Amino acid sequence: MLSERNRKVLCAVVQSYINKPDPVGSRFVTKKYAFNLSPATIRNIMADLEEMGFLSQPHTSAGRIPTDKGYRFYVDSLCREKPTVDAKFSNILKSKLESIKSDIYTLLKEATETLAAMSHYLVFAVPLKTDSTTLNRIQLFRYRNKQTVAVLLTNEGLVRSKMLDTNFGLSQKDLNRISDYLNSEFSGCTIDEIRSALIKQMSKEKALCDILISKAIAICKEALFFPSTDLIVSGFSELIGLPDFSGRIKEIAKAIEDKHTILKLLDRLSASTDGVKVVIGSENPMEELKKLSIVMATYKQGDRSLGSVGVIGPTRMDYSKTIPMVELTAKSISAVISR
Amino acid sequence: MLSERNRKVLCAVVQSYINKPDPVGSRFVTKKYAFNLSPATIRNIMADLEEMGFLSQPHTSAGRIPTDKGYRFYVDSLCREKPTVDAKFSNILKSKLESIKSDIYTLLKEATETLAAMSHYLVFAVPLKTDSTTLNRIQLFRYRNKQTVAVLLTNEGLVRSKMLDTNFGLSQKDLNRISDYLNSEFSGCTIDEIRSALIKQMSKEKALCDILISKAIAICKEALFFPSTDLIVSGFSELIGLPDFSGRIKEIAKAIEDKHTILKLLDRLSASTDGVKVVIGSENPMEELKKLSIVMATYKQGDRSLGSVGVIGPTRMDYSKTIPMVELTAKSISAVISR
DNA sequence: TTTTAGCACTCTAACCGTTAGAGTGCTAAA
DNA sequence: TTTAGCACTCTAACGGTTAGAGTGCTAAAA
Repeated sequence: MLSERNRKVLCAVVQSYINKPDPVGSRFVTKKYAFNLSPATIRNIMADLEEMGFLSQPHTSAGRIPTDKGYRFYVDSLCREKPTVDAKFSNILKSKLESIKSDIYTLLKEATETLAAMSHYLVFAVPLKTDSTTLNRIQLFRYRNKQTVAVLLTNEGLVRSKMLDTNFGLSQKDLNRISDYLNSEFSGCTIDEIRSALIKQMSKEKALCDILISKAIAICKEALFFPSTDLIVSGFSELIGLPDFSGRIKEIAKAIEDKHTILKLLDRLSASTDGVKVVIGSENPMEELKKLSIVMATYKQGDRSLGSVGVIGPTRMDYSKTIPMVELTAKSISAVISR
Repeated sequence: MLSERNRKVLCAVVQSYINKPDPVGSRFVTKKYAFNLSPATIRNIMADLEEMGFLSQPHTSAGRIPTDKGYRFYVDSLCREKPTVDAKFSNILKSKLESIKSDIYTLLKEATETLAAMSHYLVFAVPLKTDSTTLNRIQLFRYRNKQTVAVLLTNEGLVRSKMLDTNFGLSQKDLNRISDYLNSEFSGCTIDEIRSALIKQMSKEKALCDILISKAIAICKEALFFPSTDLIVSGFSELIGLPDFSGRIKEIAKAIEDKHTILKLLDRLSASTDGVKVVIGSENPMEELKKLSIVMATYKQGDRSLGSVGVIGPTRMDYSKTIPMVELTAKSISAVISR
């Protein structure tokens, strides 16, 4: 579809614009990227590329800047090359994650902070999807009069606690029995499985003679309704400092603060195939994020994918550097939680 | 120190500037604030106020803007008046907090979000200071080979969990015994008390015959070292949208992202007297926050102050609206956790 | 047929002088 | 003590000009 020469010119323009957000002129391309062609020829090529929708002109006599389609082409053609990971980043990440032996939350936080500092973009991580989280243990505690604390422990290293309103008085002994029952029944199941199992049990409930079990189910149902996924975010200020958003900062800040939007998007994305995914500008289904690009990857335990890490930056993101970084981060997280 | 008339002029300038960040001229003051004085007289007064350091001029022939000293005077003179709380805010806050029966974290998050949305500034909350948090219960769980999960439950409704590396194998039975021991020993003590008690016990350790207890102490010591206080933050985007920081946004974003700075500051502040505290611009000891003002108040359980809520905004903050809002928020939180 | 040189054209950003308007300080009168 | 009047100053906005960068087109060269 695109001749080799056209491809090279397009990539040159994209790279130059990523490096510095000024429209790229034909003369500049010949000089900086040493084609054996004159500016005039480059102009012809660029005019062709513009016609095909890969480049655009801010105004009649300015250089060209890449369109989202241009970035897309660039990113796709990147995949053919061997990705080179920044050795410094690789080392730092390794040393940071190696020492962590606590829960997955701390692990992800450390990873996102490192990635944010080195990539200079905003970094997010989704801890765990409930549909793949399996219960290790659940324990209930009596807390004051009519409140119960449920502590959930998953096999992936997630600890969740929730305070429940139990308007029927239960002694700690009762709670222990309930906990034991829940553990024997549901240990090893995914949270989603437990939820649906509970709904089934609820209908059978009347047939049950043990009143404790029916109480157990009521409690458990509430306990499992924690906000399914939190979003860990680092490097907000990196994004804000970029010249790309000088005007629109407030909208972007709002979109990111409202983590809901991003979570919904990630949900859609992570459903698709494996490996690193890149969403560029207008490809983004959410209106608020159409000026941003996302690079994300999922991390796994064994071969079950649990959650995702990724980077949000301007469409003018340095994809060639960022993509391998995100990939490495996801792999490193996978390695730690699988050991 | 200041005549009644001068006081009124100063307050008029401050109010006008808070309302709209344009230098305030003498003519404008006479018109808008209906003194029975000519602009010329106001000019004289304003010149006096400038000499005294309450106002300043951006350039020779512009109006005046308040200095930090000017804001300080304004805030101090506000205290004499009856604070009027926005009825709408009062209602919304009440309805939001009333329905919450879960832990203190959720409570504070809801409160900060409401306050951020209504005040249009950034809102923070410090959940609990360890020196005033008392232990309700601690429970240890075996998790995989050599890891233990410690769940801490305080009397204030805080639930904390931490994964510990226990390189000596312990059965769940052992862990239960340890938990029982810790509960019987330390239930009701503040976290700080427990910490110092542990250090004492450590020295006696050799004399102890029960090896489990020494293990318990080792575990407990680690479990209690959670990051002493988290910071809950809402309304980042509100602050970013203000015209006051058009250039310096990145620095401010960084200062706030690095929650450590703010926590340190709040620690200093909350040590001082009761009631609402206001720190204006350059009064701020931290370099990064010298362009910002802080309004904060502590919330209490009974008469023990537990943590704080507050607002961070530009020095040009609407103090007369914000101060009573913060006060009400703190009081509402106190009411909920004390019931 | 493809590439290149040359030229006319266009658009922007920067510069400059001018001006209108807002605001001040000072002085003399009320 | 207050006010009116006046001269002065500073800024922001406007408009015209210019330099420079970059394009598109055409005709010649490869």
